[in-house]
Amino acid sequence: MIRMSKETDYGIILLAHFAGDQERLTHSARALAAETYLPLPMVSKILKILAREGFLVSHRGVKGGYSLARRPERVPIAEIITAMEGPVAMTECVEAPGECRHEPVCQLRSKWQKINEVVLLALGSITLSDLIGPLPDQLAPFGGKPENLVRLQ
Amino acid sequence: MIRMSKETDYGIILLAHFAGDQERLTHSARALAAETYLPLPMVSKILKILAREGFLVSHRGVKGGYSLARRPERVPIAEIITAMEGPVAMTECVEAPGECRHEPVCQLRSKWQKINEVVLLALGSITLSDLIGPLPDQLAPFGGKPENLVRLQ
DNA sequence: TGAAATGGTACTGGATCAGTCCTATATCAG
DNA sequence: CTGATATAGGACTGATCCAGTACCATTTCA
Repeated sequence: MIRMSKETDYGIILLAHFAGDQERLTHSARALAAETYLPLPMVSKILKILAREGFLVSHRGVKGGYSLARRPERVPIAEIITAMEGPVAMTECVEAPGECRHEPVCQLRSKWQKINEVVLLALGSITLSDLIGPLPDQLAPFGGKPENLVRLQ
Repeated sequence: MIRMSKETDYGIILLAHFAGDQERLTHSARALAAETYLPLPMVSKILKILAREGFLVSHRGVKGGYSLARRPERVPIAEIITAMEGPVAMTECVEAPGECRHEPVCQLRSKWQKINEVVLLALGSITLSDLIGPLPDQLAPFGGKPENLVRLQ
């Protein structure tokens, strides 16, 4: 189904929560779990990953917690996805060239790489700050002109 | 990793093979397996699905086999992916609205739907005919201008 | 009538995933 | 100094999903 893992899903929800409430200096795992209605152990686990990957800064101790490491406009969601579940790669040959035993006969690898770039561009152009705020219909892909999306030479 | 299943991967390889050799009227599962170096039982299984989903026309009997139901230019790969593994939906709430118990508090659903549209547009603009032929570097996304990809209003 | 093809479905071993739990370490308050 | 509260980093588990196989029925043609 071309779907992200729950971990990534929750991770983006959490980061969006950070972006949407930048008044507080730090958010603890417990508070975040309560505010997002996500299970605490999962929230805790995911925050550790996000800190290790450089999206959050952690502060230990009684008054500790996490805070955003960068301004939301500087965090493309493609980067979050890549950090949480490895490179975005629709096929095995895109992520690990040479491992697919059909590669010598299969002529599709270069094509998949291009397709992958398109998907990555799409995800790379959306940042955390695009995910907050009450406005729906915020993103207008290509000015609604799908024929401009990919140009064949 | 945002990856398609092997079934879908193989399915597209097989369809591309059909598109690349339209001289023969029908291709049998056995011949296709030999030519693509894919395991016969899998090829057989996948061809059945592709026929059921309307991409191939099947012909039973001794001289039977499969043939393309449409011209390759008319088969967007997004459609193949959707047919083989369900709707392209990065999150659960996009595919099945109402099932996620966080939906009432989560403000991200409309955003994910837009993001999903962008990905679908990218995949929808590439057809089977783009996958054949010896030319690499065939696709040029957005004329190489990523900033034109998504416009925020 | 038999060979060769598709149609449909059931089954299985393995991998992956969501989620939990435990222990160590750091920080602050009293 | 000590206890409470936080993160850090693992190990662990039950459930689900996936790739691949196997089996039998049906159709077609020589």
